[in-house]
Amino acid sequence: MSERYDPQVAEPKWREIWAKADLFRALSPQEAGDAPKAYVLEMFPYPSGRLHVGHVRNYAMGDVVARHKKAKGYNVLHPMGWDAFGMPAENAAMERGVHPGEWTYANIAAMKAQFHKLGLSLDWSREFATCDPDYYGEQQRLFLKFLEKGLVYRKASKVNWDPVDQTVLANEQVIDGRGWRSGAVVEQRDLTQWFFRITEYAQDLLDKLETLDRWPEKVSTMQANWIGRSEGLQMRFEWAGDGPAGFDGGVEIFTTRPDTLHGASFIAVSPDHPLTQHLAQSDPDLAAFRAQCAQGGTSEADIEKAEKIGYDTGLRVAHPLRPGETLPVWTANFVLMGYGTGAIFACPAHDQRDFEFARKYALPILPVVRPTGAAAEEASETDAGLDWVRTGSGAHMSEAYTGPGTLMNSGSWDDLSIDAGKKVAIKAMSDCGLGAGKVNFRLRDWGVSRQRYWGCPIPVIHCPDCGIVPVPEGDLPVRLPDDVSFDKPGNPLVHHPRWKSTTCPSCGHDAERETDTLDTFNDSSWYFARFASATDMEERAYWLPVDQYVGGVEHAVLHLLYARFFSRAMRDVGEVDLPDGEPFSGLFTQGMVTHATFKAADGRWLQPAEVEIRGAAAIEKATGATVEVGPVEKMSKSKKNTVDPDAIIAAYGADTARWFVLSDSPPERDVEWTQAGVEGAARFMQRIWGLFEALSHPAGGPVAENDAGALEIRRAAHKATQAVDTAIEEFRFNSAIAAIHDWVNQLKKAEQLGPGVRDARLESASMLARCLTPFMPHLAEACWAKLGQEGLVSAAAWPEVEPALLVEDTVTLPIQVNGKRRSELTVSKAAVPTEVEAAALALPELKPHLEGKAVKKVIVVPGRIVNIVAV
RNA sequence: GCCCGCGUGGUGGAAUUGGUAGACACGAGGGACUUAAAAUCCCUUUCCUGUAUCAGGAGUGCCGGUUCGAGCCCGGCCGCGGGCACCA
Repeated sequence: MSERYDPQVAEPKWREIWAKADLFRALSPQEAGDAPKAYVLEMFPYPSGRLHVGHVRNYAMGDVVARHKKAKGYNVLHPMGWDAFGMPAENAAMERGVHPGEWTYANIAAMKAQFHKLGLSLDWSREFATCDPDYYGEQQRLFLKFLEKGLVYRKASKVNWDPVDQTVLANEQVIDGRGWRSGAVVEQRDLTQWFFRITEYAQDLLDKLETLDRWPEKVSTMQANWIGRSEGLQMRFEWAGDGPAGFDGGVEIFTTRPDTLHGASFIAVSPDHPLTQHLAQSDPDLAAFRAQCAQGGTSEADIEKAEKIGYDTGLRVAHPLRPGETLPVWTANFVLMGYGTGAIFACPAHDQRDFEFARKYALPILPVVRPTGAAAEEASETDAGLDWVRTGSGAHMSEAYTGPGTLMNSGSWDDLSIDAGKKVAIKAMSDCGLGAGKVNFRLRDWGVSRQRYWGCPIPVIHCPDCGIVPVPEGDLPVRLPDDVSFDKPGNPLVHHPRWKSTTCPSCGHDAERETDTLDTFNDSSWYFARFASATDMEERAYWLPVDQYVGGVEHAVLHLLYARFFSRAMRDVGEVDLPDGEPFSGLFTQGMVTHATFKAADGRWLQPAEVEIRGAAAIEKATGATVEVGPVEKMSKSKKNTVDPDAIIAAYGADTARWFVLSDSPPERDVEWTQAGVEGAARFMQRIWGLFEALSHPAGGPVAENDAGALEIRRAAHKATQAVDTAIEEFRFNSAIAAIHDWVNQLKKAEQLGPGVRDARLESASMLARCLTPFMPHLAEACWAKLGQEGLVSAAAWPEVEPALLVEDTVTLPIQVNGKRRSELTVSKAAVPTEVEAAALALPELKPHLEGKAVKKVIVVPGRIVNIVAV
């Protein structure tokens, strides 16, 4: 009986050997010589304190790529660090009285120990945490360069204000419009804040998406939608009569549907529009309406879901196309100040939101687009849903019509297509001087101010005389004070007795530091450049862009867009040499690891480990109480539905954990974590070990050659190597693992073939060890050593595939009759279609299916299929 | 609400991208070995019908379409998930 493989003994041993050999340190450009570079990066983790299986999956994937690239001869950079600023550290400080920095660095130490156990091929020599003063000092320097370049400015914008706690809340801290701690109804409040001019790059950020051919299509689409380029008309509606003082020009609006101008029913301006603010000063009802609109959170979902309400200002504007007609001016909460001009004209017949609003407030609805295409064809004469087309009256509409069509009720524009109508409308408005065509983006400038302690201080000083003065470069970093208190709500930097007091670098008078810190998305927007090199611009240029970036889909828009902005801004201030501004040439977005959520009766979330499933019921282990099993969701700290990989590593080893998270689901898809299957992975590990054990004890006796058996073994090994190779390159790790399963099963069977195939088995096993390395690196080392091979398999080259062993000279084709498989036929690969057709028609199994029918057509797809069409 | 995905056996999933649906694995059932257990090995395992190592039919969330041929393409629904600018 062969000895079992013990990962608890073997894994630490191999990791120590790797560390001593300094195997995973990236070579300098000079050391690397002719070897091509590969920068493999996974999104660095937030140091929550514990790894969860989502991390294991993410980093195992990156490690497969990094180890594969290394075996293929690349000079690989595969670094790791910590996205260490953020709210959880402050929450811990408030809840447990521990300093955010202390908490964070303790978490980093704990997680790093867990990381080491995974056997990842990481270059730890470049490690940093974003809360290291060294790192954030550099970030402050970048901020000042951006400021100098005009990419940074201040303006008023809205925050979620908790009136009880007197503090700003993050969107996730607003639950159903109320503060998470106080339960008070959250108000929107204006605050002057810092912004990055990301919109400066809007067009380029959009255009370059097309060049990112190794990005998932869906991510590019999401980014394109987020940037939201739209072409439309910006125009002025002039007052009918006198307008309010200071607003002489009328109301400036933006629309993407200028073709529907004849159907304009009313003007709607944002509650935050200067006009609304002005009118509210003398109209208490309007002021009350504005206050009502300011209730609830600032998130887009909150705003969109809020009931649509409006207030008639009593003002009227002239219809630009219909002399004598006037339109009322309303304030409406569905019009956002941040988009376009903060004012629209509403055409209720062809916009659902406008439609609902018009119905609610009994405003006119005039259809101006006659449906064409599918919608019109489907509608019969008796279809009441389209009565409005015949009558031309909006009174008969049950919903807005937004499909294709031609104009109606539009005077001389009648019968124009929508596109032609848009052009004519823009021309008409520019001819009369009321407006012009305009490109508008949905993308807004990036608000980077946070009223929090645990973030990168914004390095400016407010001087009563000089205004805003940058902190001189020599004084960087502006360090966070250590002696802070979280007793009071709000920003501890404001409450600190001394920290903000300073002198103006320009005039020397008393001045105050900026107390806002930077959004933590800043930290993760350039860390990849810091990994490439902290100081050496040439080395940065060598490594960048990242060749393969791996992370969760949840970052598809914000993080990736901000990083793309940063690399452009850094390029434009001379901090990085990236001509096209793109930081990640290859991107893979892995699916999330999900898990059921558990909630106790008192509302506490419970970790899976605290819950025991008994049949259909779930019981809290500690109390025996019934637990509510919630929906399967993304693993998150807040819902506590995370799984600690340490237990699995302790019981089965890191290789088993790595194998398991990669084996079943395709990497891009979500995977629901279940304990089941880990044993299977562990068993498989022993099965592999058994193969190598068996080979290490050569059987005695005479050797009878078994050429046929040996050839089959060799073919399988070379085909499997090829399959694993392409599967890794295409991010189909689960397919690679399936190929390895097949391979191992075949090698296991080959043990029965006797000593005549020993050489073939040895070759196959040596290739297997190398193909296994990216997935189960510790086991692969042990297997490699068992074979008596030189050196470390982690440093070995990928096995060479002999092309001659991959080709088959025959192929088995399915034979269909009328699309149903009735037989199969094995033919030479070189067979010409006419021969194949004749052979197929002669098959006896086909007789019953062809009887009484005439063969109309025979489709022969060489190497694929034969389909006989018979009627 | 808006944007982006996903939906295949008891379970995770495979299917050279329009060409044999269910590879590979988990689980389950049966068997071998064993005093017994563990471990290991072998077999069966989409559903229905029948004359049951065989033959026929159905089948990839639902309804319809294109095609010689659809899990894959198109249209419409249903369900689930992610993102929505202060979670990271």
